[in-house]
Amino acid sequence: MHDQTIERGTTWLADAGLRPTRQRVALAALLVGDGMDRHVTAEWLFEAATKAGAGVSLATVYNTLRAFSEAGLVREITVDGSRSYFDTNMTDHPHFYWENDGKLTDAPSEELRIEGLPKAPDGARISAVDVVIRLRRD
Amino acid sequence: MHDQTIERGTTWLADAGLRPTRQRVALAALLVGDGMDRHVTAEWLFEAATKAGAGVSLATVYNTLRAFSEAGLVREITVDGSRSYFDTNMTDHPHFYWENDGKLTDAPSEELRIEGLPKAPDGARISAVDVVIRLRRD
DNA sequence: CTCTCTGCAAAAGGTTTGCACGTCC
DNA sequence: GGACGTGCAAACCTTTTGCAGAGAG
Repeated sequence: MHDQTIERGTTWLADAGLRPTRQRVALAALLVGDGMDRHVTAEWLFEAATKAGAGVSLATVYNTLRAFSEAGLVREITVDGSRSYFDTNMTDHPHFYWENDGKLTDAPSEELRIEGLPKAPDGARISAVDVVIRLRRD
Repeated sequence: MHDQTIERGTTWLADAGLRPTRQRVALAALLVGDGMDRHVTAEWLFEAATKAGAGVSLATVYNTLRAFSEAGLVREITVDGSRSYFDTNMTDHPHFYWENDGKLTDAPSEELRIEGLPKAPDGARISAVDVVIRLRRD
């Protein structure tokens, strides 16, 4: 793994006030090391970390993803009940969900606008608006 | 349970070509018997059925909800990874998800329009567009 | 040195499944 | 009669947790 890759992950952690442990640095590097947006499941990240030789347990991947999520570094996205996806792109943006193979990708739409969004009922505030476009291949 | 309630459920089943077994009729009556839209979890429906004296096992509730879902009678909605909701309103419409208490309701918005929706990539078609407005109470 | 993080294994929670029996047409 | 539906319990899968030891500041 390149130094720059690791450094980017370290900076990312520091910005959120998270202690840069070996495991977190490794996972962060896998997530944002190349500067691209990524949609991962805990299982995928665990396998990637294992392949990369970072000794990280599955429980730690889960704990770490939750920590990242609470620190505002990733956003958790639920599309199919059985698995959670974590997105490194924190902006509100729509997703494609490929029902056939259970993959989640960004929908290429900078122009998507939602008109007539209901306002939050009294005493509540909108914390996010999730838009998932479900795709089916024949 | 009123006759009309049961009849509405029976018709609903017949329209989808599902065999009207005792259990299915009971569950259908609970779901659409009063003609209102409903958002239920398997657990909720199981308890309702039990309270109503319909001897239905939890596994059957799951199997039945899946059958209804595949027959196009209800739509499965996933908002939080741990539970699935089933909505008797099959039209594409936005939902409020109350993060504090894990409830799902219809968002009161007939005017919601999505502008600039990306078209489906080649070889795929859009099967649904899910819009979930997440609400947080203080 | 202290507080937080990690790893393991075990538990939890929701959902599915295998199989024998019952029921609908 | 034959295919399909049901019930139970066990299996399954993802995620969380308890606790002891390791590491960061």
